[in-house]
Amino acid sequence: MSAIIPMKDIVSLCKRRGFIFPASDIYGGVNGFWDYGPLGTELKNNIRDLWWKSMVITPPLGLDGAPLQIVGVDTAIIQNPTLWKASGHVDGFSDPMLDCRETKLRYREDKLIVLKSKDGQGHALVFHEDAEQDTIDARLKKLARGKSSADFETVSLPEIDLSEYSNLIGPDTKKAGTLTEPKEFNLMLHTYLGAAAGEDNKAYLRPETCGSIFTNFKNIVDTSRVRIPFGIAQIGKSFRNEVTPRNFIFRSREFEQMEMQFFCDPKDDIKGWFDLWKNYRKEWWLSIGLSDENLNFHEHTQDDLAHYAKEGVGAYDIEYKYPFIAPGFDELEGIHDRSQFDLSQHEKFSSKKMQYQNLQTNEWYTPYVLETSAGLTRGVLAVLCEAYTIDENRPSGMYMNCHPSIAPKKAAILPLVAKDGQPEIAQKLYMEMREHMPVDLDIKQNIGKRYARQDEIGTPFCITIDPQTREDQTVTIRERNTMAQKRVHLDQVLGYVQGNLKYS
RNA sequence: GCGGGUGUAGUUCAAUGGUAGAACGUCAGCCUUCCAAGCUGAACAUGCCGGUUCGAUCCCGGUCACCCGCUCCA
Repeated sequence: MSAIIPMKDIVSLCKRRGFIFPASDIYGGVNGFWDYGPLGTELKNNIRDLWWKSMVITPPLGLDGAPLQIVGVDTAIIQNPTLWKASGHVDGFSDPMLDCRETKLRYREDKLIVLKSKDGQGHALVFHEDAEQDTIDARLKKLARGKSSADFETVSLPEIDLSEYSNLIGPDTKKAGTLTEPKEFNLMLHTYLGAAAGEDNKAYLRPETCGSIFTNFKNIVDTSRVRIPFGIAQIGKSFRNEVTPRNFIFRSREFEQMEMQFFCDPKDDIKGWFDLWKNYRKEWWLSIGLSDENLNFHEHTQDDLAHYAKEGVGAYDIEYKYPFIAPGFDELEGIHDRSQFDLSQHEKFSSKKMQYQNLQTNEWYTPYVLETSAGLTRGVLAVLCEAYTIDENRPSGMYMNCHPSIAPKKAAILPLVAKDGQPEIAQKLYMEMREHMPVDLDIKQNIGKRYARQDEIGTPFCITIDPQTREDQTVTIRERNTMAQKRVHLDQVLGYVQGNLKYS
């Protein structure tokens, strides 16, 4: 059981060693955006590449034991805005919202009704549109100064002029004038295409990478010789207007996803496929070094299922025990049943046939979709949290215990002293090794300092050239977690390190 | 979006209405030693804008960012 590391320690290590910086740091940053520094970029790329390998290059065997086909795409962040109308993102999540300053409650403007007195005197009362008559009567009795419901007319809130807001009593308060003016809540970030800004050329930055996977379904079936069941994978940036960016890179407005949409026959064993992906994806997180005790499956209840997943085999999140929520868990990846929702929607909105033909039966059908949607940037955070290890017995006081397969630097080459021909041997080894993996060559300062520096950035192996090297061509290899050393011949160093990089 | 807190060097922290310090890190030189990251030296900071004041890093206002609690998170 490892200790919970405060987020601020992780954030400051990231800054100090060049993993992650606030975006536009010199201007004071910008809420919800982060820049990846030299080591953070290596780390993120490593996680990204391993995902691609496990999903696209070497996907698992299917239910029948045959290798699955997963193909990749890399689509534009900006797509035709109709795509987001079809997906439900434009209309579903851009309703004007207003707040009550008194109760701190938030309402959708179109869900509220107003009881306005017919003589224009006194306060107007605001209710939820589905408020019970009993509730309305009770509040009128209390707040309407002798008037009865017959003295009021009902109007919807959007019809109320802003100048009248000071006269409104909110649904959950007794005071007038506590409601803020409605503001549009935009889930999606938008921009305008072309020089002139206007509603005609409004476009959206994608809120998820899967939208354009679905719109490419037909192109891929027509050109890529894939046959159902198969998957389409994509890694890329997405954007979302989070109300409150929070918890370092966990909830940010620009983030990166690793998604795969799996298309199968609706008559196929959906539950079987779903379980296959669910387990395969968890195994993958374990394979890059997250520990089982920090991972959790969370099954969505009917109430919190997304609009596309109300039916079907459900939705599971793979969750991680991030320090800011521990001992609880928060989302890392979603394994969701998207049913035939997306392809049906796109067929409706585009008037293009988004179906697939079973060549045995000549039957056309809309494929059934299962989604694995992992957060790459959330993965980086989970890996950083998992790796941060306190160790008071070493100079750095801590080390980053990240799996060698994702470590930003695989090895550091350190001549014990900067003389006696040691730097020359070190540089020769460095030139050889850097052809195969990211390695550091560090000659300055004493050896303890250099080990400490490598511990802080999670380098799994430190290779030290010492006086004995010139005698018998051996070096020491120091293992990061144990600090134990063994002597290895120079010719075998590369092989030794390579042999220890993979998941085992 | 609301409420509360915080903002001093790359990091972690001091101090002050009148010349802003330390540790670690970084860089240079020295040393040559397998990890209490040695020795000497150097560079680097009061988030931003405005107000009060002879003078503001300190007091006040605004703003931005971060943290906590709500809200939000298809």
